Amino acid sequence: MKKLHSWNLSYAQARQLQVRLAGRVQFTPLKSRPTVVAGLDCAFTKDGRRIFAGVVVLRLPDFEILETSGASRKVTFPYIPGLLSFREAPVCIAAVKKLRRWPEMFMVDGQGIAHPRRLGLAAHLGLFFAKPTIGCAKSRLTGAYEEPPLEKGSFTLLEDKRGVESNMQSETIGAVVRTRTNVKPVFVSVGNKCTLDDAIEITLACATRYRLPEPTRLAHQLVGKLKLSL
DNA sequence: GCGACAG
DNA sequence: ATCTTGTCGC
Repeated sequence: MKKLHSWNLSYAQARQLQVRLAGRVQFTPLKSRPTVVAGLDCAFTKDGRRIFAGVVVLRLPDFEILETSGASRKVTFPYIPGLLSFREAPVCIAAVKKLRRWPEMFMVDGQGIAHPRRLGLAAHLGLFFAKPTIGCAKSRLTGAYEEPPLEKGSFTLLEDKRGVESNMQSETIGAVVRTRTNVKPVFVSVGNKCTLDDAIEITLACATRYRLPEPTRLAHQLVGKLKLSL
């Protein structure tokens, strides 16, 4: 686990930091299909004053749960589109630090580089973890896309349009993946140390009968319970 | 100025 | 994110 910077920043400083850190995200292909994958998600108390993070470590391809951990804190940063990591990353890091076994890969509920400044929650965490990380969000933050076919396994690319009129170009920042037939797709993007193809492949390898892939689905389930027990 | 906007 | 159970449909 790396300690890259302080979390006590102004909104302007946070945005500047994102641009700087985005340049450190690596798109190196996975050497082999990971066997130990961790899912990460957060939840809040109804009054919105406390945040919880839950981590579930799974073994692929059977999805056996190897370990789980959680952490909680007082909320110190508001929800601002584009600055989500400054609200959720600290607790996520605390929860991951409690793991006895270090996962080969992380799947986070949020965007990877499919972000205005290319540093969504999953990419930010991926730099702290210094491990392959993928962002698997339930909705779009930025980027344009065509609706993917309705069959499970199909996907389209998420692109960021840039330029003016005649000089239109687009940059691929993620993929819109159908993890279940006839169900709303998920938004997949690189978090760190993997390619978009790797991210899509792992997401589909973790897709069962639900919309959310197992790591993220189980983490969401876990953090929901943690919230009630405290 | 207006609309969009992860969790 | 959160307030919330059963129910209709593929």
